[in-house]
Amino acid sequence: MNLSSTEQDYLKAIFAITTIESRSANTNAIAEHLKTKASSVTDMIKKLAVKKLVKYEKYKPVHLSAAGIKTATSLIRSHRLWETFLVDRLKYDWSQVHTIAEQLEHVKDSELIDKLDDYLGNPSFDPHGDPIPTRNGAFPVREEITLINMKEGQCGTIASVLQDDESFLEALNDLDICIGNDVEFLKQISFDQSIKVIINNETIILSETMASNISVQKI
Amino acid sequence: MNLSSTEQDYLKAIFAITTIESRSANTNAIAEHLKTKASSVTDMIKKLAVKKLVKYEKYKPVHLSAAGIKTATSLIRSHRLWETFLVDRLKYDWSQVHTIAEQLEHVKDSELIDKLDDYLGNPSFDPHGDPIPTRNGAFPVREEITLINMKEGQCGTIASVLQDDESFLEALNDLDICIGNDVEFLKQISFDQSIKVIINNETIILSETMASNISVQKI
DNA sequence: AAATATTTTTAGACTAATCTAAAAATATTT
DNA sequence: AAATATTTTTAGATTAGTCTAAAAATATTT
Repeated sequence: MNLSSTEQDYLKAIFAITTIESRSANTNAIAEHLKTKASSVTDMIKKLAVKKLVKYEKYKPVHLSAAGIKTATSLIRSHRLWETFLVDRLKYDWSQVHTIAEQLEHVKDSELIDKLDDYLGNPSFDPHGDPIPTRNGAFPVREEITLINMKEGQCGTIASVLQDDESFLEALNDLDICIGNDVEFLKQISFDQSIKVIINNETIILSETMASNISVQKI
Repeated sequence: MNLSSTEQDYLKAIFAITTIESRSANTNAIAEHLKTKASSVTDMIKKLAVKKLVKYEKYKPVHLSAAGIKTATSLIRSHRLWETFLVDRLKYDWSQVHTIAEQLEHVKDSELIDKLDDYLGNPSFDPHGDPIPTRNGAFPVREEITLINMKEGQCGTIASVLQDDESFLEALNDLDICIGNDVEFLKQISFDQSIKVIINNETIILSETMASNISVQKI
């Protein structure tokens, strides 16, 4: 099916909200995710429903159809492979690559993404630590926990981030926090829910928001 | 300046017609080049004139301004670097890469193309043999002659093609003609203007159209 | 130089995606 | 369950790019 970049963006947004964030894909949630307005979302949802990419009943949250899930997954695959290329090969900083990959992921060619995958050595995780779907649409898994949910004394390594906002990624850079770093959870400070952790042998305090957006692979 | 992909395509078309093909950029010539209609061209030319990218007087052919030339050149640079990436790194056949590069060239990021250039080792010519403008906008040169214009007994190597049409590139593939092959011009057959040449130690006949679209580097 | 042909421009309409503002439906509070 | 608040949808407008058909300008032929 030939979809516009915009249609593809909507499918990705619905996938992110439902499958990744486990929320229901209301009109407003989608609008917020795509920084557009609710009325625009309603229009587009109708279009996608005609194309059988979403299941839609008026005033109800939307769901992706099997075809919709397939398309969204292959977009995520494309996005994450391009991010891997930009960081590993072109030496971009991982905080810069999201907006570029947003554009690259929409390039249409039947062979491109599989060739890129092979060229990069079929990586399982991207520079943000997120799983790259295989060409069959399967997401590689690993045992992860959100930093804020760790127990006192628990150890692990930074595995991925739950937000792609450039300011968030820069904050991590400023704190010298990278994918792969060792973490030990010390304790949560009840006053403001901030947490005390050891990362790279340095004891630091992270805000609740910060710690809610960092995913740790259990050891 | 923030230009849409469409605006960029018009600038490239005007550059190709004026500078590469040495013709004047009439409304119809541009329309034909972009497979659109004359009325659409007029509308767009007016837009580009307001943005000072072209010099335009009603009913006259358009010319690119200095800014227009700069933009067109950097698009050609982007296009040819992506083609090089697709062929050299992703192992595409050179006949397949044009339409993919058409999409990739529009990806917007201030550092991307220079990083790609460095990654590829700052190549001077793309897989079609065409010069890749440097980051300063200079076109690398070499001594070339169109195959049809060679003199009897003259020798050279296939340097580039003057058409990107997929069917043309496939025809070259079928004849086992590649960039870098040695050529010796034998004679032109006056009956139909076809030519007799030795390519890779094989004597073959090429149609006039064919030979008009192959560029040979003189030895 | 008048008649004809070609090219270019204008006028008005269409599509995809968006928006604002109002209306309708659903959800929450009292 | 009535009143209020929130969410969603509709209606109508806007913008970028395109198109067809007609009008205007330029070019060519006789």
